[in-house]
Amino acid sequence: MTIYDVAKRAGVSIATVSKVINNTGNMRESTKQRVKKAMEELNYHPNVMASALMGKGTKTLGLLVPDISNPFFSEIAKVIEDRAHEKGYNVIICSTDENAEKEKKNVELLQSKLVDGFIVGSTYSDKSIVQNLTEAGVPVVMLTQDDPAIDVSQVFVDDFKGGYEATIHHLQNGHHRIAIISEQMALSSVKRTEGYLQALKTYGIRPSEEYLVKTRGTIANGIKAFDRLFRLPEPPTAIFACNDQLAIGVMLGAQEKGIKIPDQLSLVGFDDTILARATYPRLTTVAQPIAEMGKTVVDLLIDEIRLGHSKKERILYNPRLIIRETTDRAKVENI
Amino acid sequence: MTIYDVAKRAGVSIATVSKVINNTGNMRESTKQRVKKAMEELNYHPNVMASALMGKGTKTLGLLVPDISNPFFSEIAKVIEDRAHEKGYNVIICSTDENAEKEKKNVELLQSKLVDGFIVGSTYSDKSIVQNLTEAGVPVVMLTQDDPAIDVSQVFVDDFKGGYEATIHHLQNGHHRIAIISEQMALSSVKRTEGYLQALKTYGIRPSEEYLVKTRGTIANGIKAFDRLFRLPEPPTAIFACNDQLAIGVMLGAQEKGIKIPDQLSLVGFDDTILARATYPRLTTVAQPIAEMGKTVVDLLIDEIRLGHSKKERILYNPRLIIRETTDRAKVENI
DNA sequence: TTGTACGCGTTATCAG
DNA sequence: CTGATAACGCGTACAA
Repeated sequence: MTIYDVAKRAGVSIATVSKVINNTGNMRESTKQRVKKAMEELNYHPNVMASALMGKGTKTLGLLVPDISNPFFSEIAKVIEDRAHEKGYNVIICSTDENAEKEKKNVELLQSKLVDGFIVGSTYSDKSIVQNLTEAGVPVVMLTQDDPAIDVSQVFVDDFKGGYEATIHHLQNGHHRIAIISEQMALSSVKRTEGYLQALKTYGIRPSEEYLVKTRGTIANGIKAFDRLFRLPEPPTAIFACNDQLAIGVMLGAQEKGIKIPDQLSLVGFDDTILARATYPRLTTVAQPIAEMGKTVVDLLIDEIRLGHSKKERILYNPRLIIRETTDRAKVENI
Repeated sequence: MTIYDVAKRAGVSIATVSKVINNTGNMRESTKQRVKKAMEELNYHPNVMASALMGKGTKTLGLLVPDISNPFFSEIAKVIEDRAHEKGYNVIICSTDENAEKEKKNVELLQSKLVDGFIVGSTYSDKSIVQNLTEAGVPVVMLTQDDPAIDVSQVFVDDFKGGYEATIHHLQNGHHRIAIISEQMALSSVKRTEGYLQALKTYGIRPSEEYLVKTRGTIANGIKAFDRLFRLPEPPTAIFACNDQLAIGVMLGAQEKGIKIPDQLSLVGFDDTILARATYPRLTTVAQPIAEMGKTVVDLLIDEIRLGHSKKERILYNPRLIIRETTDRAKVENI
């Protein structure tokens, strides 16, 4: 099933077949039809790898995410795929976890010829991956990460603001003992933590080291974080979880301990994944505009691929606090 | 950063470099060290594509799923990745949607040189994709699909039994008007429907065409299906949704209409994704052993890659009905 | 140790 | 208008 087979069947040379495929050069209509017929009969499809070898694009985008089982990433992956398909591109997803170097080097090197560009949504502390890629001239757009030090297009929400508003919401409800559970590996989480700190400051509250727990952003870790927080002599009355999974973990942990949300504990999440609407009570959370972000990041990347150079746009979206049922005016007794 | 660069820097030929990389042939220890040093200095990594071109494996697995935003698939994708990593393999995920032919042909052809094997979890009606792959000698294992007509290893749950037990559960609770919402594209859904029908039969209940809705397995479609079912002159008192997403959709739809679950409507899902534990009330659902299935499918595929041929095992897992809070002994008035 | 033909399936360039 | 053939990129493998 190569052009040789087609050529043989059509009784022409491979050059002619190639021309038919690429619609280049002129030839007798009858020849063209003969070739086309042969292609159909043999169910021939051009080998993408060989084209890639010749420097042609593969019409494929690479998407790097830290954890595909996190609904935020699987939802945005879906949006990205849909948009890419609309524009005639395929996407392959690599869930890089946080195995740092090795995995990712592998992944990206492996891809660098196979995909026309990358959407990097992973949460590296190590930025060399992106840097290597751009130096090698591979189009890259970063998603979810705001790092001014890296010279590529970026699409992200204002994490600081999101963290700030989540915390202010708790404060306005009368809470003072507000804990934060953040993702240790994520740049976005440090921004969200800064927002949290800033909000505390405007209310004149000294942050407590004990109320700041860093972990990986899974449900299991959310449960653990909750347990740790509630073994404190003075447990928090409100928690800001830096993603919805963590928040679900808190809810599950609280449920087990018989602690009522929002009566005894207020909770805000981040992302507004399907999880936030499926829980009971429904989760108050900071929404990221997943649909727009996914669409934008694809458009940006494809532009860059076509243009041949990066526009280095940094597109900042506004997070939006969605108040549902896990937060309520507090009935705080002490102070 | 090719072997040529390394060779130049080390002052040897590329042949020597190649030998060092592959640990073949003999050479002076000092030469070997010189080459190794050069490789490190240049941060050289063998180009996987070139090796692939030469017929070497890429230590990469391809995973095809119909919809990555479905937690069942994103959760199993995660398990598959973890297991693959343990064994030194990477995995790239393609969410093929149901765009049938075009997309998938593209995807798989694109991969056929790039990955050492495939895990196919998609829900084709068109089995030619898998067939082509196996004919081309590419290792393939099917996940989630039981199709005796296809001659490859398969890992799946007993969908018939799952559907049967879900329905029996409803029947035992006194329900007679039981609807089913199935995924139109999924082979597994037809099995589950058969189980549903069989259960009805053992209770001597004639299935009603109106209670059988087929749709795509998303939350949005779950809501729609619910709406349709509840506009019926005689709405069902129980629903079996063929996946958790559909079930969530039903819950959301019911909530909107003010219909109480389980008081006014009993609900069983399928998959036991995180969704089932996060909702309120928590979802009664038929669990698939996601962790084992993911692990098994990877082991099977890697075996096949190493062996060079398929063992054509068909591994059947038992589904397990997990009774939570969306089903309750019915308070059915009529009949 | 080294030189170098070879492999993959195209595309592209010239002759004919 | 069509065909022969040289790239393309990067290793592998075998003869020298």
